[in-house]
Amino acid sequence: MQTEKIIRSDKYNSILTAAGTVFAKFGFHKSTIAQIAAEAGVADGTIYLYFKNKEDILYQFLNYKTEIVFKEMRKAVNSNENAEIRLRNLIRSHLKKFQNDRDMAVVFQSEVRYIRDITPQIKNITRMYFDLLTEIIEQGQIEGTIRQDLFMGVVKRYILGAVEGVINTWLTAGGKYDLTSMADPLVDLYLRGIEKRNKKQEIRDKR
Amino acid sequence: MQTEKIIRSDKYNSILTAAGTVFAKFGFHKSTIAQIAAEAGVADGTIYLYFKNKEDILYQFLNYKTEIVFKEMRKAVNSNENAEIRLRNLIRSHLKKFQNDRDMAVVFQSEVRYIRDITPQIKNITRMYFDLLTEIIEQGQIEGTIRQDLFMGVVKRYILGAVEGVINTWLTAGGKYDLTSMADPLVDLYLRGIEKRNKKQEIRDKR
DNA sequence: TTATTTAATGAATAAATATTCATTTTTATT
DNA sequence: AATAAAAATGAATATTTATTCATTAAATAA
Repeated sequence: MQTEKIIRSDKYNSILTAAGTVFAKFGFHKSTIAQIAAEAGVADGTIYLYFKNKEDILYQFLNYKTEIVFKEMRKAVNSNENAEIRLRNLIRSHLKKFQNDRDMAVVFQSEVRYIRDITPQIKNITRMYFDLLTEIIEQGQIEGTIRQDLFMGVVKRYILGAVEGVINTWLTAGGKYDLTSMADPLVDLYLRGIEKRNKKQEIRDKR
Repeated sequence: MQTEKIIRSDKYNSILTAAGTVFAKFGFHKSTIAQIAAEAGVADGTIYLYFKNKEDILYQFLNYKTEIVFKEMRKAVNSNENAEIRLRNLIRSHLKKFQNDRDMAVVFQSEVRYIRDITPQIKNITRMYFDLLTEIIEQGQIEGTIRQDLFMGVVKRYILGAVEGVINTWLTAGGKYDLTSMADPLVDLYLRGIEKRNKKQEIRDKR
């Protein structure tokens, strides 16, 4: 529609940011173009110079944010560390990114699930995440630190579902506490579960 | 608005059921009163004899289903069994209920997160679930089968988040496989995590 | 400076659909 | 069977808001 140059203009970005704020506050369907325009400090019509329609704004917002988040996660995971450390890095960077961009967090948690005509790009959010997890878990299995008898499909959902759950609670609570600090207790649960282990095992764990 | 008798009439129920089907198919916002009326086999205006407005339909739908699901879950949890068995029963009944009512499952997963003006009743869904979990986990800690060093807030989100994740994947996959069969692998993850344990521990587990 | 192109504006339009209500149909009562 | 009350209908209305586009302003080139 527009050239690269225009797409990256100031106005484009301020509309996207404004949209994030408005969507987070009222939800996509109750947000109006007029609100977004006001928040961005432009006229209603201006929005249509940069976006095809209202849905396109949401779509581009999600795309833009997804890219940023995944670049960060990839970086967190790409290292020569063992599986456990890489998993910790992944979860920590996930929580950190969401903590630092609450509008994004709200929009992700409340709109992504809702989108019906899931565009391939958006659908990939989950797939990319699962790929990272597959990589880490298989590494752990080779290293001998992760169980072999796992239903991979369930495990991946178990991990992502739980992070999302923790983010959700944080949002519901108004983002008052430090979300990042939940990373280690959470990974601890992924690894060890909630079951109490015998003495010998516990001693080994301390090392 | 209406009396007890009318509320439980056939038409009330068929509108609710129809609404569930339509909401599941198109999502709340893209569903129209006309569609719901057609699905229920009544005139548009009739709907307003039973419901205040469109939102009220969704609200009453969720309320009605919540009540059913929780009654079932309570039943599943109320027993003199140990914590592990009660947890298994809870998760199994959760998955079973969602598997047997896909419209409800879709509406829950995609609309509940979305509702902004969360009515107290709806907000209670999570709270009630958390209460069940608290009960079970504390029992396990007393029995000595569940770790003492747990962040209860994180644990509860971890458990609920993961079940929701599993349900989600099942929905996305079109509900093809048996959801209930995921219960035990999932509880197994809650309890033991994904970490490989030493020989002695594994032998003990087999018993 | 003047002319030309590009960007921005915001009032007017168009479309969608939730809701109302005068009328009709059904059910219950005498 | 006649009358009254309750329930249901669906066409008309009212409202909301996304989108358009004729007009104006700003930026760039001649």
